[in-house]
Order: sequence, then C-alpha cells, then structure tokens
Amino acid sequence: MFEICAGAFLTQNTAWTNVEKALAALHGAGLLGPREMASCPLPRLERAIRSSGYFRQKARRLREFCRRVLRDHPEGMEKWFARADAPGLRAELLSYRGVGPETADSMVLYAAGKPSFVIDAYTRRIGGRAGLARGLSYDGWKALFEAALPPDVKVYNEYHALLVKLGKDFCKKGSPSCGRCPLGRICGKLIESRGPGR
DNA sequence: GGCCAGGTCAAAG
DNA sequence: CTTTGACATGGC
Repeated sequence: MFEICAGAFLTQNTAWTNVEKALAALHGAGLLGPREMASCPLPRLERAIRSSGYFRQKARRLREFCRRVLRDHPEGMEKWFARADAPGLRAELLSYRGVGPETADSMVLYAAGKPSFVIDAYTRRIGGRAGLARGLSYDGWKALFEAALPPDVKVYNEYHALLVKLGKDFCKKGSPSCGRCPLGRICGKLIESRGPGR
C-alpha cells in the first residue's frame, strides 16, 4: 500500500530497475512507512532513494506527502483509500506536490484498487503509432480509454500492463516503426486508412 | 559517450 | 494557454 505509493513517486521518468534499488534501500533503512518517512532527516532519505534519480526533489516531495497524509488522514492510508471513491481520491492526490495525473492514477488503481485508467508514455506512443489519436492531453487519452473499457479494476490493470509490455518490447521511442510488434500490421493498416496525421 | 527511462512543476513566451 | 528548462541516476 504505502510501498506502492512510494514506488509511484520514484518511478517518475525513471527506469523501474532503479526504483527497485531505491525501494530496497528504503526497506533496509526502515523507512517504508508514512511515519518513518515523515520524520526522517532529508539527507538520510535522499541517500536511500538516490538510485531513482531526481533524488533531492523526490525526497522532499515524498516526505511532504507523508506529513500531509498523517495530518489530514490520521485514520491511516488504508482506511482513507478504502473509503474514498476513485475520482475523489484522484482529485485529492493531485493536490499534493509531486503528484501529477499519472502518479495519482497509479496510486488509485494499484494502491487503492479503484478503477482509474493510467496513461503513460507507452500508452501514448502506442496509441499514436496505431493512429488512434495524437496530441491529446492526459485527460483526453484517459477519457478515450475509459470510454472504451468497462470501469473494472482488473481490466484497467491488465490492459495497462499489456500496453507497457508492448511498449517495452517493441515500441521504443527512437524507432520510427513498431519493429517486430505483433500489432505492427494492424497499426500499419490503421495509419494508412487514416492518412498522415491522426 | 549519447540517449533513454511507466513525470512534475514553475517560469517564461 | 502552450512551450521550455530543471531535476539526476543507471543501463545499454
């Protein structure tokens, strides 16, 4: 629960392997809890999460997140997350420094277990390459997927996981094509049928 | 050595 | 309202 939230922060624009090291270090330092992290001296927290990059910024924001959660939700994160509805929780999370739309959605979906579709770089890239859409805002992409899928945690979870896997395996940023992607043929036809742009 | 990785925020234009 | 720069490490 808390570890998932911490991971959501740490993975911002960062390879997951670097995040795993940071999480392990946090665990080793006994910092994987809101209380522990809230009262941790900044340099110590920074040292623990160094491998995840942007460590000064993330340390400050993580600690501030913990402090505000403790202040605003003394019942504890478990109860807070259990009680909240997805849109409300998302909105509140967005009001924290360092929590943008993707981080908020990750927390809602993976930590709270409520349906809120997560949009990431892979989702946009694949969507763009497939001719699905281009230049949409985060909320635009999100609305697109949520309108097309049943609002089910498991569906959102698995769908996103598949997009991430496709993205990692085939749809790299640099390459103009979809490489050996099994959807390559489908994407190609979609792009042809829609013409250049869109 | 350069580019990239499951972003976010604040300051400019 | 859209664009741009800063933030920072580790892997290939």
